[in-house]
Amino acid sequence: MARQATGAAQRVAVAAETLRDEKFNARRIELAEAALETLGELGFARTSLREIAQNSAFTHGVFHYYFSDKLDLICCCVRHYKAKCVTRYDEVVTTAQSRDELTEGFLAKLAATLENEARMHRLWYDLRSQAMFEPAFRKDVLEIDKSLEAMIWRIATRYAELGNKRPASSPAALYALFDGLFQSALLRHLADDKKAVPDLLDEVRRLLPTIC
Amino acid sequence: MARQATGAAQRVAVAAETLRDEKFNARRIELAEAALETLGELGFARTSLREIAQNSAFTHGVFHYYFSDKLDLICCCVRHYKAKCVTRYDEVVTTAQSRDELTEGFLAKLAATLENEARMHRLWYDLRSQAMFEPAFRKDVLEIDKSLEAMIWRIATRYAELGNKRPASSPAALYALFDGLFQSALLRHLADDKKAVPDLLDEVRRLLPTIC
DNA sequence: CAATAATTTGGACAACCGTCAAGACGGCTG
DNA sequence: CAGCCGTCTTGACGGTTGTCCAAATTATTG
Repeated sequence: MARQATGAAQRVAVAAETLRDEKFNARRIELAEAALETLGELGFARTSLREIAQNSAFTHGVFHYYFSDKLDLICCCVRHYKAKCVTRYDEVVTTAQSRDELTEGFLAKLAATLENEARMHRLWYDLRSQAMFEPAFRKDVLEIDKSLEAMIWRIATRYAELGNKRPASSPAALYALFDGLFQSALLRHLADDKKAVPDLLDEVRRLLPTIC
Repeated sequence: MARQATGAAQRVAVAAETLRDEKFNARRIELAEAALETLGELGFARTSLREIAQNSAFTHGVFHYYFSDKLDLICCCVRHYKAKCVTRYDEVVTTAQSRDELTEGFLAKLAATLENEARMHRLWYDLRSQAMFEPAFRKDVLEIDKSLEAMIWRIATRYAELGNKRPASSPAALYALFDGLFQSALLRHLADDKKAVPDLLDEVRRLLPTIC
């Protein structure tokens, strides 16, 4: 059959297939987004496919139609989540015209993230820990970590540039520092520590001039 | 009965009770230690009480006799785990007589920890993430975090002292930095990245002189 | 030694899990 | 319109989970 198809027919068939694939993939992302809702609420350990389905407009069967596996679903969630995060500070970086402007823009976004997207970020830390046990997560997690490191590095180099300097430490160390601070602040924030956010901001404000 | 007890009899009763309590508590720790074995292997999400029992010399019923709950068991594990960690570098700190000696001693312990106790440490990161979802964990986790911060601070102040200086950053920032670096190195190490350990050592070796 | 309490065992229980498959639905094509 | 195909629903399955409990065993006391 396929062998007898003319060039034109073949092109039509290929187009139809890619269309179908795109639709399929769009649906996967819809489902992943719904799953992220419950995952952010309960964490990886306590989240079941049925729970995800119940907290969404979908039935639990659909998830098995679009994902081969529970791990497949979670991996898709992680990958999709990545895209949202990595560009968070880019606007601030490109528009800021002075060190102060960059500092204040960065701090404002940092505080807003901690306050409004705590659930998504605790899920990220959860999944990164899971990657230490589950090899299937490692590739995606390491990749996301790399791009977060690059994100921090963009901020640091721009900050240095605005002061005609160069960052004093490596990308890895800088990311480790900010990631560690954010992680600690997030835990304190979730534990209803009112000082978590201001303490983080103070710390970062003090740190920025010393690293460049 | 108890009301009629003489002072001496009462003292005996109290002594007997505390003895029983100590025995009870010693058993709890035995069980917690056995549980840590499996928890380190599988992580929090995949570890069941039956699995814990099967990988140990105990039956699953015992765990319910000594712990009211699964969370109760895990909390006890975390608390017990704490004691092991916090003193890891203390010997190096007290015996080192020069900056170089302290640096090399610290780096050696760091490398050994990463290589030999990866399982226990990934469990720690797992549980710290769980604390973001499960309030019952938070108190213990925050407490451990504080004492780990103090541990790092002891190293830093000693390092500064040996150079007649003072640490340039806060305890929180310093702990965030080292914790972030270690966490990242651990994940890479578990993902069979041969450069994980040497990269960490290089980074720390470069960093130490800059923070004091 | 008897009897009372503490400890341990191992099975029963309901609830839940991930997975699967048979069938229903609806749109598209021939 | 009939038939097909992709999509989705629903219920069932074997297995695992945390919890509980009655009975067995061991230690402690009088």
